[in-house]
Amino acid sequence: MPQATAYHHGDLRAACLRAARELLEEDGSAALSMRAVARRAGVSPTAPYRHFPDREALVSAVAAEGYRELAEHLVAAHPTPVTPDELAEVAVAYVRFALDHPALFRAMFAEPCDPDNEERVAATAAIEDYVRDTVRRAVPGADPDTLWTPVWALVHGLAFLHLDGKFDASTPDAVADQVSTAFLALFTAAPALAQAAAAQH
Amino acid sequence: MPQATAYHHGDLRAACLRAARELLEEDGSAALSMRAVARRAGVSPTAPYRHFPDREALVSAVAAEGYRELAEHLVAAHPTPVTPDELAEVAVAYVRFALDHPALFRAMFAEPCDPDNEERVAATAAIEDYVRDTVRRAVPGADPDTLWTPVWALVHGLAFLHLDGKFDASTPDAVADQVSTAFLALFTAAPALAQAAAAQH
DNA sequence: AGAGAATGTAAGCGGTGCATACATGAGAGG
DNA sequence: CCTCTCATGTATGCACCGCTTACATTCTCT
Repeated sequence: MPQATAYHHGDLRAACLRAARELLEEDGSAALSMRAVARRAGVSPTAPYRHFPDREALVSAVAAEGYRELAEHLVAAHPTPVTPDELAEVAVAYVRFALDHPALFRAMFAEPCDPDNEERVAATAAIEDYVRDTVRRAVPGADPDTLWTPVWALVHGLAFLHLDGKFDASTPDAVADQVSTAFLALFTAAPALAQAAAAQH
Repeated sequence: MPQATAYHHGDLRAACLRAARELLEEDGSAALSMRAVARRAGVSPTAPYRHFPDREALVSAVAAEGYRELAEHLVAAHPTPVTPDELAEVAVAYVRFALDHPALFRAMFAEPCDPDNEERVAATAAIEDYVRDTVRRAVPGADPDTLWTPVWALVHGLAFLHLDGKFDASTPDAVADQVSTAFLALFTAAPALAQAAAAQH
């Protein structure tokens, strides 16, 4: 671990990540810029390139942090959701996270990025496991290996459609109601869906 | 309608939209730039600003076109889907559209944009109606006014997760299988979902 | 025909990502 | 303790970007 001097920063990598997070939180609509990060870290415009080969690498690193925080946020909403209502709480937490950290969420998902980035792959795999386990616990009669994808996609889609203003996201309550209703509608409509499936044959 | 001369283009607005579409199709990862659009249209760098107050306006106009094309694409996949398999075909078409026109799809959804833009609101309202009608037709026992949201969100989420490399999108067949399986899993799991809902009380 | 509005251009500001060349100083080997 | 090396910082410069302001051209309308 190098020491901090007037010339050498000490831990510029961490400082860049912190600066990037701050900038994303402060302006949820502006794109993250290397130069702004450097300014915020009190360092020359090109210094961050010593730690991140390009802008994409920095964004990926920030995104990886975001995945971990999202996972924690979901667990905090409910450690072991089982009933539809508890599942809906977690779904609301997911969308809430997207709306509370729009720029971070977009960096995590909406930015064209290198899908081979190891940090990102590992972090999303963790979310995948979480969703699968939750499905296994909450819907014992179903196959978690096929059901986890539509469940994640549903919640993820709700998040994006709110983020993009397709649904009313004016107040937290409106969002919670919307997400909860939409999520629970699947359970409510389950008998009708089963019937529709049966009618095909 | 103004005439085309050496100085005056004639219909620069349409030319800009066409150029923008071409650029988005050619490079699915690069951001759309006003100057590139101007170059492609064979016009000075600032000329497009006569027709679009800022970049956001141009992107919104292109996005609105995209919504219409997406709607046509879905209808082309199946005019009146009823059975789960037919619904799955439409879902696959939705994701296919996203993957075939990644930059356009991102412009439509992943770009922070003015939600008050009239063209966008009208275009998305059309999709909303389409999904609602489809749900009404295909799942007669359910309430279309509450079920259309999770359905759209599910398919939309699948599109984004594929677009972002969270699911395997290496071949068209892999995508079709994935989407189809995920979508049909809802019907397959419907009895288990109904049972989970019933167990809550 | 002349006036005014519409639509084009030119020039310039401050911002961006990034490559290249140079400066500094921390830590290792003698 | 002294020097050498190299990781880590800086300076400079290029090409691009969105957008503003001022100016040129031409369409349209009376």
